[in-house]
Amino acid sequence: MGKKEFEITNNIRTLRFFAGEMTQQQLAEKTNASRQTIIAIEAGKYSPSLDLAFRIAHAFGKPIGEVFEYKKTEE
Amino acid sequence: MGKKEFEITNNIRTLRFFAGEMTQQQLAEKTNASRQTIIAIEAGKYSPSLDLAFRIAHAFGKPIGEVFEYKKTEE
DNA sequence: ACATAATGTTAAGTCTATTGTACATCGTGA
DNA sequence: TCACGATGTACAATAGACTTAACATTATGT
Repeated sequence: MGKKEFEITNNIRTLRFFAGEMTQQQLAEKTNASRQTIIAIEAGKYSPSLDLAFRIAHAFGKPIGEVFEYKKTEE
Repeated sequence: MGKKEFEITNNIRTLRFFAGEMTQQQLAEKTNASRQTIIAIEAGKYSPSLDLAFRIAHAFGKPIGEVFEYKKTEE
């Protein structure tokens, strides 16, 4: 039971930076999620529901595909 | 308490049609999900995980934003 | 009429995302 | 030094996604 062929990555950290150092706390409020959830997702501990993924993308004014990416695992 | 301001819609039915009448069963197999899950999502009973959403988009060869849309609820 | 394929429904159980709470660390400024 | 804001971790509890299994409906082909 091996590795998965695809993995989901995100650019939340970068996007927070370019959004004027938006805080995890602020992102949590904007997306109506808890701070712990934002931390876990940003760190890649698990991937969000589609609903939350859209709310996060919306908070940054970006299409969802620019915040989360689905690609073949390498290495 | 009240209606949600945004809702998630999907174009799965249309995409199955344009994919040569792809069956729900076939889509389930391609995405490694159960048939019931595909039915429920296509019918909008609940929204999928981001992971499954990506797998569905991948099955159609479309970007995720073309399969699922996030928009203001009207009416 | 009979069989079959596709779709839909329901129920019980499992797994994972999400939450609230609490505490710990680190860097900055007074 | 002390206080504070931002980040991170751990844990128990809840909610929702997902599964398997069983059965019902509809349309199509023979």
